[in-house]
Amino acid sequence: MFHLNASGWRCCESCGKRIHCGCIASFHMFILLDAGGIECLSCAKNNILTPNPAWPPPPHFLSSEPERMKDISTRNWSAITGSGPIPWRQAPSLFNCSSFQLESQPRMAFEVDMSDGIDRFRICERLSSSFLEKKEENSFGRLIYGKLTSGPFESVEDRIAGLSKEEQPNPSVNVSHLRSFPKNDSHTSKLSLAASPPFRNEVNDFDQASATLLQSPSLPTLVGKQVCIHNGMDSSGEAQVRNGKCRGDVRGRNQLLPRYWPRITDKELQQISGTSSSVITPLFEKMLSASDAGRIGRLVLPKKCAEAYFPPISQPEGLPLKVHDLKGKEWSFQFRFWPNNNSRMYVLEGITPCIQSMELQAGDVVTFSRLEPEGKLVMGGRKASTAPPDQGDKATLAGDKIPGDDSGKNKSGEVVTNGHVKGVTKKEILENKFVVRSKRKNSIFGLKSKRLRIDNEEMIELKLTCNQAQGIMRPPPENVPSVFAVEGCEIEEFENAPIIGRPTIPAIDRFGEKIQWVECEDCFKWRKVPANALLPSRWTCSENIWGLDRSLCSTAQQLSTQQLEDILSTTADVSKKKKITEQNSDLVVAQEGLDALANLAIQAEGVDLPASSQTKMKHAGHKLNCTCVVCIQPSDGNNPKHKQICDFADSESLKHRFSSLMESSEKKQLAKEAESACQKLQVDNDTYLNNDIGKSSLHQDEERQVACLDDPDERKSSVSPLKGQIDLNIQPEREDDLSPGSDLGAMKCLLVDAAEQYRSSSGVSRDLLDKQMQPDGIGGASFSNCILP
DNA sequence: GTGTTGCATGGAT
DNA sequence: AATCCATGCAACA
Repeated sequence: MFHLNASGWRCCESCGKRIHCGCIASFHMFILLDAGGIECLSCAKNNILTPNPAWPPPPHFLSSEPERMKDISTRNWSAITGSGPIPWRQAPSLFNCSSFQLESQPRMAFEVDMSDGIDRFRICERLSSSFLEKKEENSFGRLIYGKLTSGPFESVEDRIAGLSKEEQPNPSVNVSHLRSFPKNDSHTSKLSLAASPPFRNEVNDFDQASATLLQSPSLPTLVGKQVCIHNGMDSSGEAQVRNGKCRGDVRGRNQLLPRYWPRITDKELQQISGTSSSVITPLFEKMLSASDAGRIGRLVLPKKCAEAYFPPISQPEGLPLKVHDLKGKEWSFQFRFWPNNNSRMYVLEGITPCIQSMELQAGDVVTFSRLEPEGKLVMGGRKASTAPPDQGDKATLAGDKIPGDDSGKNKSGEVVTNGHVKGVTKKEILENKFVVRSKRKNSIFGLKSKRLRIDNEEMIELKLTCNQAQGIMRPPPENVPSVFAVEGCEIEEFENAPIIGRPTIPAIDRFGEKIQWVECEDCFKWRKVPANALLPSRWTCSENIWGLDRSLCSTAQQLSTQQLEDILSTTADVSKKKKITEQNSDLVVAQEGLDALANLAIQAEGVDLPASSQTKMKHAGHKLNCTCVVCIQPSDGNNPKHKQICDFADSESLKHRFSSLMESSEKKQLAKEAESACQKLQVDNDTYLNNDIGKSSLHQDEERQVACLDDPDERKSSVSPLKGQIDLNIQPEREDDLSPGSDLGAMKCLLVDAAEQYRSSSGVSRDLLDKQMQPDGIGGASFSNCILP
């Protein structure tokens, strides 16, 4: 009669007896009913007439009357829930979980109850025989009786919170009390247990010694061993605990990541159970990674899951594991592990056929369950696309306990399952969801894709460059391309170099200004444009913004035929030009095109060629407008780095010009770098530079290099070993070659240095060395076209 | 050249 | 900081 006047008195739902429920002193006198209210211990005993489901009866009792117990259990469940038994409910975990199988293997079982359309899981832990024996004398007196309800979600916390202040258990007492029980029982949403201190102590002992189930970080451990899970709705149940002899880190199982908690739906459960009366024990699930779903056929198992639910293996080879799918087909996998960082990595091998059979792919989920009592492993699958849209947000997540979410249903109204009622908040669930999904994302778009992305950016840049080049390249005249296809893309290959840009004829007008003559694409009239004009490959009078009076094809040509001939005749290839003019061809020779290109490039970077370089021949035998190094040198005579007879073939010049365009954007930077490099080299090579005739090839080459370094534009292409040809393949490498910050460029320079040393010591000719270094002459790493820094 | 296997790596937890 | 695990990858078949 303690607290006679205090609040917290309740009446037994069965006999009406008043029982104080607000203090620990009377805690053992009643049990809380799932549907609400309490029942005195006497009534609880009478109503159930079964052993404490939490503490399965001793083997001798169970074995002697298993069916009776089963019936009782079923009846009780049915009576409680008001729904008929369903196959897997006919053998509630209350008894089946005990299964009278006293294994040393850690187990937990989820029993599903479909009453009221709500999946109900019960986690059953098995008591070890020793533990059962230990508890035998107490088991009958400690019934746990939970009524299934379809009422709103209510957790123990909620229930406690719902009590008036006076009704609430003394926190200090309660905490210590609760802590003395297995933590995994925290999944129980509502339960009660009249427990005597010795019992609690025993449970505490158990807690110290044995496995517990998934541990709730937030929900306090509850009294007793009953574990009911399903979205916080109570069910009666028992926790069949096992002893501490189980293999593996049983406590580790408590730390299973939420992502592995089974989230099996009604449908899946029905599929798994089929028509059998087996109890389903959802074990875990895993979202298939790309690797899992790949063709390798290996499913990486979460370590703790593997150790908790699969047979123990001591050898890496592992064991064959028979697993049934939802259709009942049996598959045989190899369950094994790899040593990994002083740990193990468990895999199931040979899953590809099964995965394919289930039509699963990366992102889908495989579930593992166990059928009791036969212990059959069942593997199920869930398509990611068929998962409830809010899966993870709601109670489809095992262990989801969402404050305020009383429905236990998902959006579609489908009753969702809940494996473990734990103190998992919605935030955690969301985080979990995010983690899972983001992880998956990472697997697809993570580091690897980052690498790809960089590559793609480079590819795009390269593609643009090529496109730009394509846009300004035109077939050389009278040149029939050979067409071939590469990966479905037709490529025209010209024997001669293409024309790039609109060809022009540089000239000096009567006022002494630099100009260009350009031919209209349509009317073939020659128009005067400024020397720095950048002209597209297709240029017409209409684009003559510099001379509006000459912007129509109908207007007369500024040059008379004679004048034009005079201009053209000053070039080395007068006849050719004439021919082109006469034929009104829109194509001009490569030289012209590349000259124009050179102009474009030079003008683009704002480098004005000295007028003299365009108009004067600096040495004998040179053509007008020669763009060789000598001819573009300042006319002050300060740079005597050229032979009297220019041995730069036209093509060399063209190559240089083409190169100029291609790297025009980097030209200034490169010019700076080259200038400094050249200054250094110039000093070192003074001795060579003074030799004009009879130089060794080495000297000539080095002279070329030096000469080219004088003009950054010349630095690379002019020293290409492919005389008379434009080695387009060099271009992509140029930046690498020349960039001091480029690994490739640095490497090449080192290579060249090393090669030079080797050559000097071995006497191998430069040409031979070149061939050895780059047999195909492609790639830009050849000896002679690499610029020594 | 392709598939398999066993381990290593490193980002995520 | 320790551990997990998705994936890369070399060795091998």
